[in-house]
Amino acid sequence: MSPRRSVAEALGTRSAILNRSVAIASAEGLEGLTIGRLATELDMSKSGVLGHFGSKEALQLAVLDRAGEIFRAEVWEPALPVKPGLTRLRVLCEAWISYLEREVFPGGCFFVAAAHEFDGRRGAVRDAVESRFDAWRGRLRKETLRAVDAGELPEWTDPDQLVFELLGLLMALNHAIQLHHDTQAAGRARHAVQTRLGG
Amino acid sequence: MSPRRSVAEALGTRSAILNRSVAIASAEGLEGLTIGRLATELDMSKSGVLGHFGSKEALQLAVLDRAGEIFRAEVWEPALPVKPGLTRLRVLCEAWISYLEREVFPGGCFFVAAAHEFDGRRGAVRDAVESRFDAWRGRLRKETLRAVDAGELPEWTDPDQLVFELLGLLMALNHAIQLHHDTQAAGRARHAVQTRLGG
DNA sequence: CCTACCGATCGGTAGG
DNA sequence: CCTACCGATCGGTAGG
Repeated sequence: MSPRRSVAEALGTRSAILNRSVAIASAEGLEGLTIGRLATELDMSKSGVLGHFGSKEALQLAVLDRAGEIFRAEVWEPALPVKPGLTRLRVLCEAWISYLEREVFPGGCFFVAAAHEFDGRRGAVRDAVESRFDAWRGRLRKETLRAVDAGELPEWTDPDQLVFELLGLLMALNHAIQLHHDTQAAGRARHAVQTRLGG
Repeated sequence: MSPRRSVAEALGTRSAILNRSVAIASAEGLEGLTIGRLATELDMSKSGVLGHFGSKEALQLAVLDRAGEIFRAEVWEPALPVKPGLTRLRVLCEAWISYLEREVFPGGCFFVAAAHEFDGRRGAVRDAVESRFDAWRGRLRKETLRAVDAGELPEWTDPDQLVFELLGLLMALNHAIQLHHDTQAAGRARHAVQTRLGG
């Protein structure tokens, strides 16, 4: 009868809001995600939604966190049990290709989309997006260095150059799938990764 | 005294609206481009702005056309006097790198941004963006085929594969400049293009 | 977690 | 090209 919910219920509600938010923001962007639409789809009032976060910006940051958890589980964690260096680098690339191919987020890579939406702005959301890319780039770079140290890649390999090119392939794949619905692009991305990393 | 303008004046006004629109949409996106903001910045009424186009969608399509003219002048036309085949392909890539480096559009490549903004939607704007990418890809592909026919690239070259990889490099560069303000990325893009196309 | 509200802004129209 | 307006929606707040 009471509108007040227990802590557990409140956490469940918050989680439900974030799940729905990720789905909406993936398709419409983090700005197209509106409190009113969330409230309607969740059969809540706007203030009920907003109460869990305080502001739209705080909601957007929480959505980025949730999307990050999904990305981590889909792309990063499968590579953790794998031997560091070239093997792990290959698994990371394949996991990202698969993640794009399966459209884990219906709008394509959540962070590539967020980067394009916020790169021309300032604020906490933009900073959060940038730091996530820095972290991801750093991980690819670290595995590249390990691979060079282990003699799995030529010693003249420039890690930043290689990572730049790998990121380009992943962005081209994301673009080909989302804009052109190109089903051959994943094969091209795999082929290009193989040219650079062998396998 | 009259609010009615001559045909020449009306065309000038329309052109002024489009110039301002390109600047706004490059930074804020084609959806963030609003009639009200345009009217304020141009010291016009909203209906005065809208009268030139009829609807926001028609305005967005006209803005894409104007942006296309700029892209054409910056990237395509410099390559026209150049010998077809590998040489022209190199000039096209260099022109695009330079266009991104000089930030001809302050928000990065206008069409990459539009693709990300509209790839999850339907309608005339999305279709216009996709067909522009098809045209651009077709041009790169044609020059690649010419280069292969002329023996300037190995006969086993897969044109679609090469174009996919070149587009990836350009997207990685766009991303590095816009999100990370990375001043070394243009050099990496040039190096990667050179690895593929020689020079 | 709700209702009820705020000022601002959206795309667009009527009528001139 | 204008003024004056329309209904819808935005993020957010007061008060409970």
